Amino acid sequence: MTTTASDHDRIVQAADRLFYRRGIQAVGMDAVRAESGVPLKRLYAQFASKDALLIEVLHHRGAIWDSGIAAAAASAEGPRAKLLAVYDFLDAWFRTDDFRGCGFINAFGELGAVSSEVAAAAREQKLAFQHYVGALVAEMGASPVLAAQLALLAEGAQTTAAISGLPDAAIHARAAAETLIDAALLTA
Amino acid sequence: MTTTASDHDRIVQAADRLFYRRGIQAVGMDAVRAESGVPLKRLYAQFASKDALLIEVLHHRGAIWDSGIAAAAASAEGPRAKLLAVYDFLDAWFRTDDFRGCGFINAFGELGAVSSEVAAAAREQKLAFQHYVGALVAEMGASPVLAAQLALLAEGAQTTAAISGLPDAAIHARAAAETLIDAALLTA
DNA sequence: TTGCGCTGAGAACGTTCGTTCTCTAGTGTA
DNA sequence: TACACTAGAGAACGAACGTTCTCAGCGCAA
Repeated sequence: MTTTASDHDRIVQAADRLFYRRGIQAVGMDAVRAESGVPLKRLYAQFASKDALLIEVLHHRGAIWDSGIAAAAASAEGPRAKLLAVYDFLDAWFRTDDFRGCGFINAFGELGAVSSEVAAAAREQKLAFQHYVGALVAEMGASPVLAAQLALLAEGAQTTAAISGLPDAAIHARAAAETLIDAALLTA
Repeated sequence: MTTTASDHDRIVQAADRLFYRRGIQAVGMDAVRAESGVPLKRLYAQFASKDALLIEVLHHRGAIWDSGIAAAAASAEGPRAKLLAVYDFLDAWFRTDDFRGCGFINAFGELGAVSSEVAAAAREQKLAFQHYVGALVAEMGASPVLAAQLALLAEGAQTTAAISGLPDAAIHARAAAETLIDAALLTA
């Protein structure tokens, strides 16, 4: 049985695709209407403004990211493997055709200075990721400093893959992560 | 024609300040006029368009970055110390009041999808940095993979310091860099 | 002084875009 | 058939902005 997607969901998904592909300010509400197939009147019945839609899109994108990370971790045994699975997840993502960097980093660069809500959404997403890494590092009995370092590698890989066009960034990040983990466990 | 050269510089510097602080599309040409003190007519005599000004601004910003890195390296002895000086440079930068992340990452996030020139300027800057790190790593006799890893740490520190608001990212990156360098030199 | 060219301040123009409004075609009902 | 109602397509509106144009004022040569 096929449940037709709600206006709300179709709008969010269409806006997410467009914002990610072209940037936020480059996408007009009319393009969102065309991509979602939802007329402007119903669109504005769901979202008070483009800004409100954007915040919802960012939360949606955060949920997608979280579930992707969780799925990657599910096929790994133990905290060390789950940590390394993050970089495998990044590697697969970087090699997708429409990869254009981290949507939160991009949104922050575009609107972080002008919209405190956008800045907050990006910050929350990044802090949640750092917390996730921190929990696995703690489970390994290593220092929280290692967690910060592993998160740096993941963030750096995302910008490098996007801007420099080097998808191998994930592989390099993974190798560096292994080195750092091993070093941290030795001194623990 | 010293007056026109002065116009040129004042415009670029004013635009750089504004673009970095508020984002590019959030800054109108009238704001550039007000900040630079150069009337619109002379402004458009120097730059054919806002896009042309932006590209010049990005090159200017790249030169500033390069000279900052060079100055940090100048007070260090040997490739290892010069590499670590990068993170000290980042640390000082992150703690400045008006720090808002890497201008190239921000510009790429805002306009990279829509302007191939912006994307190219950001890519060139990032590749130049990777080349700089690669030269020092080669001087140490270590693998190019280490260079990629050290660059990832620097990129990750910039986004983390900006978005998460954690200036300690530079310190963590530096410590991770030391670990990675030592490990690479051991196996070399 | 008078006329001429240049300059700057800002008005004007054309476009884009977020948001709202209008009008028409269609539906269901008695 | 007549009527009320709804919803969608797109026009309309107002604001912002990149870019160009106007015009008053000034310096200056003769």
